[in-house]
Amino acid sequence: MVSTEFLPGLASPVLGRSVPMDPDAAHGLALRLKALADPVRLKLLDHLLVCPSQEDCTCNLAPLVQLSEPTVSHHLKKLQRCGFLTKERRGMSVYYRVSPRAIDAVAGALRVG
Amino acid sequence: MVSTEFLPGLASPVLGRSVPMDPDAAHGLALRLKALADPVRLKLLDHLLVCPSQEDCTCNLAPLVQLSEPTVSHHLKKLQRCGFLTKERRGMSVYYRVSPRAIDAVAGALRVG
DNA sequence: CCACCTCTTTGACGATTGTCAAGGTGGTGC
DNA sequence: GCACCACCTTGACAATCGTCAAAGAGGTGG
Repeated sequence: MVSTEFLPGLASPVLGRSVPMDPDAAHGLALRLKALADPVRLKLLDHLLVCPSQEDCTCNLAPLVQLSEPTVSHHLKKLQRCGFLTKERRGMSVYYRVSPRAIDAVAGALRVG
Repeated sequence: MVSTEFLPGLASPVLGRSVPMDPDAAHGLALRLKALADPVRLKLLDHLLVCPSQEDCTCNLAPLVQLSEPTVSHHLKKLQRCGFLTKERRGMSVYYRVSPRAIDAVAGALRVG
């Protein structure tokens, strides 16, 4: 893990754009793709996107993916650091919510057809 | 690595589609994302997309990313196994070429906005 | 205050990954 | 045949990753 800070925004589309991709763009896109490249994290994102309230807390997410809470917390943090999730504390619970634009930015960077 | 065979095709869009994503879809998409989630492999794909002939061989790609030929061969194999690259032997050289549709399929699976 | 609940951090562990050196395969040309 | 070139495979290594148990941090309610 490079840093605990959020990653900088994804600088416009990058793959196959006539000008060779610069190393920082490759590194940044790779970090984001790595954050998405895990079945558990995909399942968590998918659940948060399809569930009625569009948000959920760790104690509900852990049984959903059948993993311990610390492990789920770790996955959520990874997604959050890339801007794919936001979190909000309300009372005792912490509610996570997807940031669709951050995910679409990655999808857009891959679009090449 | 699960298998030396090609992965099956990506079964239509998967993320945030009102029906919860099934485990196989999550696993399959994660494998493809993992194959893309490396700066070297992104650089290789980008080069093959922007270079005039749209194809190149290992001996040209290795110096491009400043890695040994075996290492580049390993990366190319990983991309090939997910259908992102095709290879074709002509004479002594092996020419690699991008399959844009395979990459777009992943981009489409991520599109969620 | 204390008991309790939710969540995160830390430390450890095995599994996976990216890399290279060494050796093997396949094709070219003398 | 042999020498050579491009490429791939194998085996090893350090680094990273996913996981959990244990302990800490933050908030609720008696």
